[in-house]
Amino acid sequence: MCSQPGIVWFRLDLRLSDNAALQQALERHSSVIPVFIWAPEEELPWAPGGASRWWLHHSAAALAADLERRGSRLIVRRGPTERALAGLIAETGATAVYWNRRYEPAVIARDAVLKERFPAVSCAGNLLVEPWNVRTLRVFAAYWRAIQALPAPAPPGDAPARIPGPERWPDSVRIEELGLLPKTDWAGGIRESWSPGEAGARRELERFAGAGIADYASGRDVPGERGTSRLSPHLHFGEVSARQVWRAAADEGFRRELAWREFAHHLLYHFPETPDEALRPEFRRFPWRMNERELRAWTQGRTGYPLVDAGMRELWHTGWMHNRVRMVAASFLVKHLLIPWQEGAAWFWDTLVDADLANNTLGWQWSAGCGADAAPYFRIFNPVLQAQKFDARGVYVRRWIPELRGVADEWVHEPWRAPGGVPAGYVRPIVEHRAARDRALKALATLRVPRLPAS
DNA sequence: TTTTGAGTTGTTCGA
DNA sequence: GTCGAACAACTCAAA
Repeated sequence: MCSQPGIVWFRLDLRLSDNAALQQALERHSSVIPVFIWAPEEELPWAPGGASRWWLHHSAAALAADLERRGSRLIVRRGPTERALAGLIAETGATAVYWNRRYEPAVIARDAVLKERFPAVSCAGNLLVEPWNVRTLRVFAAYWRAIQALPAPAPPGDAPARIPGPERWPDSVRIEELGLLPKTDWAGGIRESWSPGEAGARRELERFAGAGIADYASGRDVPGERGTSRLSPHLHFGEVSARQVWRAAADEGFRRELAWREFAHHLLYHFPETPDEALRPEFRRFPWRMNERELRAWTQGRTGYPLVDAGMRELWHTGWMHNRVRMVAASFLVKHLLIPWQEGAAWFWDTLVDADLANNTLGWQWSAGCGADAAPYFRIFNPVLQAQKFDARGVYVRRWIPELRGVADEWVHEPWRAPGGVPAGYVRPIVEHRAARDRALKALATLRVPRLPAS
């Protein structure tokens, strides 16, 4: 046991329970200094977006309060991280820095430098499986088989009852001073929808593991109902650990979804260029068709396709979109509009409270068909068919598009065919499905490598 | 080492 | 209305 303090640097692990870095520091040091450092410039080009910053503000505040209940504090500093940590070490005599690993390329590079500079202990706290413990795979089914052959995740650890601090605490800036909250308050809808912090995460997990999970298989695809776990932002910020979720939600289908999160991190680690570039090289010459006006129609939920527009409005209002709708909205942008998937990824990055580089990259590349788990080229979602299948009564689209509330079920997903026409305030489709589908198939056909005739 | 076949959150067409 | 086939190409597992 070291009598000098250890620093626990909180990043995307804003919890006290099942926190490997915190546990290790407590085992080795008689006192611990919890630290949060705001250094977005070190994560470029993927610094936290607007919705993420809102969440981070509240989650850090919740963590600070949780620490204070255990006799500790959260010391908040601005970056650069190297300077912040060097200062804290000089001020406190700390002999080591503990953190839980992250897997984004810019963060890996930054952390590698810090590891050279300071006595550092990096822990496995955010994933069930470290990416290098499975050989590089590009197909989910193979990955899923591979990780199922591994030992089951260890049981999660409890939160420490007390966290001893140093005799004299170093200075801290107030979280408010970091400027994470928007200047004009656009976050009202997000505030009503979410409770950032470890306690909020636990409530959501208990709700889901208690009652929700029984209907997961049938309910997860119905955007009008609360059939999904809604754990994504809590998992992203590490307010709940993957092991805790795995343990509490013992449903094969749901665990498969957790495995998708693992797979996304596996891919990001092994193919670090994929946030910006297609994994499949042939897609780098795909005939994209950038169009600012249509991109804006998509972001504003004014494409004329109710399911797409409802999803985009749900995203803008609550910082989140149902998974089924994400697939349809993403497919619409890249296949119907032929707008580069990176544009969609950037919009999601800024607006999602669960914006996660690994998941966002996998999702967009999967939708565009240029990534892992080769989406067949012919998988072009029909936004009307998807809506009729998964929102048969129009509950979801009417919730987010009030203009459609007077339209009968029969036409609610294709209001341009309604007897009265498109209702006032709503828009006609910006592209016609059949024509857009044919155009996308033609564009995809340009990627085909002509077979050389056998000679 | 080479070959074969399954898999891949969908849509459309025609019987 | 319902159902099966067809729609490439590629990765990966198993033979």
